[in-house]
Amino acid sequence: MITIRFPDGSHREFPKGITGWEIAKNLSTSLAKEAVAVRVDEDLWDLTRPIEKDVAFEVIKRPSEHGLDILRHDAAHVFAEAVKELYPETQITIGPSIQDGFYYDLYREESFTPEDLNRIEERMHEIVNRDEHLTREVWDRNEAIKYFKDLGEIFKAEIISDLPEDSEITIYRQGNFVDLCKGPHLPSTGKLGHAFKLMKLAGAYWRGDSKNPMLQRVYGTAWFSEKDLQDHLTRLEEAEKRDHRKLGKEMDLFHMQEEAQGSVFWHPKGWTLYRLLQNYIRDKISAQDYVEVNTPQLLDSSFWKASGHWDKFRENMFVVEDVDKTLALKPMNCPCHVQIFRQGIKSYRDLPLRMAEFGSCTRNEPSGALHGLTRVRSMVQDDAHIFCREDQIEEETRKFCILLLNVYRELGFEELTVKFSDRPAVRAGEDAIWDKAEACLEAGARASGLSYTLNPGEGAFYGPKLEFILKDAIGRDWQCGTLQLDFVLPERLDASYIAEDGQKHRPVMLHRAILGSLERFIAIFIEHYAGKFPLWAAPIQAVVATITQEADAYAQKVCEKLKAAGLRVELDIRNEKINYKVRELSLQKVPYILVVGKREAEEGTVALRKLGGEAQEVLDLNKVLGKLLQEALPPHKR
RNA sequence: GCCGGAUUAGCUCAGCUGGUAGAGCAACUGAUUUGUAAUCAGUAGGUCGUUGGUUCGAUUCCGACAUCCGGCACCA
Repeated sequence: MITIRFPDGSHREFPKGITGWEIAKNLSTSLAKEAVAVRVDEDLWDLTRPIEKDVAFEVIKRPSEHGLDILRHDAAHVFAEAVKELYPETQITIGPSIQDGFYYDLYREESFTPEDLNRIEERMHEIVNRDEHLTREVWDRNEAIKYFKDLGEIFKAEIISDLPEDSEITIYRQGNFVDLCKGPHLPSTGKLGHAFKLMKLAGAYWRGDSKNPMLQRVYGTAWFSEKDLQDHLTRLEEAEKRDHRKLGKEMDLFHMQEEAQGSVFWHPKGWTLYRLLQNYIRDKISAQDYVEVNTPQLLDSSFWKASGHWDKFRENMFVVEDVDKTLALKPMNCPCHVQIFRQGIKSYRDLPLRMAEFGSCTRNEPSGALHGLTRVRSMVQDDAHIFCREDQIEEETRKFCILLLNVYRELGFEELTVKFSDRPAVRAGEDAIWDKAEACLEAGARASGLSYTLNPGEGAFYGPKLEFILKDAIGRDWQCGTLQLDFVLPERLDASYIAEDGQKHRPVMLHRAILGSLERFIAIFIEHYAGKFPLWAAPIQAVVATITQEADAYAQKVCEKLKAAGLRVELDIRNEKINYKVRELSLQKVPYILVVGKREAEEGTVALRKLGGEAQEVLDLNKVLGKLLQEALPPHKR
C-alpha cells in the first residue's frame, strides 16, 4: 500500500501501482470525468501512469489553466500526426501550447498552403474519431536519437541530443505516430474533442534564431467546448473591429502611403486627437515642474560617435550624406538633452532638472516590424530626462510612478502591471553602482505603492529599468511607460554639476516616458475605446443636424454658440433625412448629435442624442451648452 | 531582414480554366423638405501596384521589384 496526500491535507491508502484516474474515480465519478491529468508531487502526470510510492496528489481538472495546456498540447500532437500522414516528407520540430492554442513548427521543402491546412484539419478530426490511445514510454537516449534519425527527423534528433545528459527521454505513442514529449497527455485522442481550428500559417526560425533555417509554423486554437471556441473566435472578430488601422481610415484620422513607409499622414481629426493628448501631457508634466525643450533632428555623425549611438544603434539610424560631412537623424532625444544641460555651469541647487521634449525621432526599423501606428519609423515620444543626484533617484522614481499611474487612470486605463528589470550580463558600470541603482529604483517604486514583478537580467546595459504595462478594454497588454536609470551617458557626454563640496560631480539621468510614442499610444487609445472617445478627446464633439431647411438658420446659431464656448462642433444642413444623418454621424462615432427641426427652432431647444443611446432628450440650448462644457473638461481639470 | 499571403473605381469587394472589367456605398446632377442608424432617379469614375517575359492576345500564366497583411527575428 502507498499513502496519497491530498491538497486539503487529508490522506488515504491505495494499492501500489494505482493510476491517477483510478484514484479520481474512487473520490467521485464527477471528478474523474473532469480529470485531464494529475499532479504527483511537483510533476504533472498522465491519468494512466501507475503511482508506485507515497506522494502528494492533486487532480488537474478541465477548466484549469493546466487543463487547457494539456488539451492544447494534445491538439499539437494530433496535428503532427495528421501532417505526417498526409505529408510524410515533413519533418516535425516542436509544438507547444500557447495562449489560446498551440503551434507546431515544421520543415518541408514545399510551402504549405491554406488548402493544405483545411486537409490537415479534416484529418485531425478523423484522428480524434479514431480515439487512439496515448501511451507514455521511456526510451534510451541513443536509441531515441537513432530512431528519429532513421525516420529522417533531423530536428527531433537534435533536440534529444541537446537535452541534459541526466534527463529522462519520454516518448508518446498514438496509433502509428511517435513523438518526443515530456507530457502529460489525455488518455486518448478522442478526449481532445472537436473544438479546435487551424488559424494561420507563418514562418519561424529554428530555435528562434535568424541565422537558422526558416521553418513553417502553423497556429491553431483549441478549447474544451464548442462554445469556448466560438467565444474565442468572436473575441478575435471584436479585436478586428476596433483595429486602429481600420478605424483610422473609417473615422478619417490618418493615413499612410508607400512613399512614406512607416510614417503617418495625420488628417485634421487625427491631428486634433494627437494635439489633445500632447497638451494633456504638457499640462500634467508642467504641474510637476518639468521644463519643455526642443532639439535638432539632424546632427553630425561625430555627435553620435560621442554618444555611443554610432556603435550601438547605427543599424537603426538614417544616415544623411552631405558634401563634406555625414549626418544622421536623431533616433533619441537623450544626447541632445545632455547638450542643453551642459550649457553653462549647473549647481546642485538646479537638480533635479526635469527636461521634457516632444521630439520627433526617426529610426530605421526593419521593414517587417512596421505595423500601423504601433511601430513606425518616425515618431514622437512624451520623453523627458531627469538629471539628478544619486540621493534623489528614489524620490524622483516615486514621483514619476505616481504621475504615471494618475495619467493612465485619467485616460481610462485602470489595470497596470510593472516589471523591474535588473542588471544584464553585459553591462557598463561597476557592481557597486548597480547595487545602489537597483536599490533606489526599487525603493522608489515601492514608495509609490506599486507592486511589480522581477524581470531578471533584462535591464539596459546602462542601468536598471521599470516597465509599465497597461491592459486595454479587451484584455491585451501594452508596454507604454518606462523609467530607466542611466550612469553611462552623463559620463560619455561629460555632464556635470558643482556640488556643495565645490567639486564637479556626475548627475544621474533618468530616461522616462509615460505614453511611450504618441503614435503608438494613439493606436492603443483608439482600440481601447473602439473609436468612441471620451468627450474631451473626441476630434468632433458634436454635430448640429437639421431635419428641414426651415431650421438651418437656427442650427447655424446653435453651432456658432457652442463653438464660441470652445467646443468642437460641426454643422450638418445637408438635404438628407434625419435617419441618414444619424446613421452616418453615429458610424463616424460623433459623441453627440444635436438634432434641430422646426419645433426646436421655435422653442430655442435642441434634441440631444448621445452616441449609442436609443432615446434623445429635448433640452434648452443653454442647458445643453452647460452639460457639454462640463463633460468636455479634460480629466485633470474636473 | 526572413517565410507565407495579398494588391481591381475614393471605400468595401466580385471577376471560373487567358479574349483589355463589374456591384454596393461614396462623389456629382436632379427630384424630394424629411422627427432619430441608409428617400428615389440619373451621370461620371479604372494603363487591374510597378516592371520584364510567355502568347496572335495578359487583370488572369511566369519572373523581378514595391507596399500592405499574418508570423518570425528585431524593439538600443
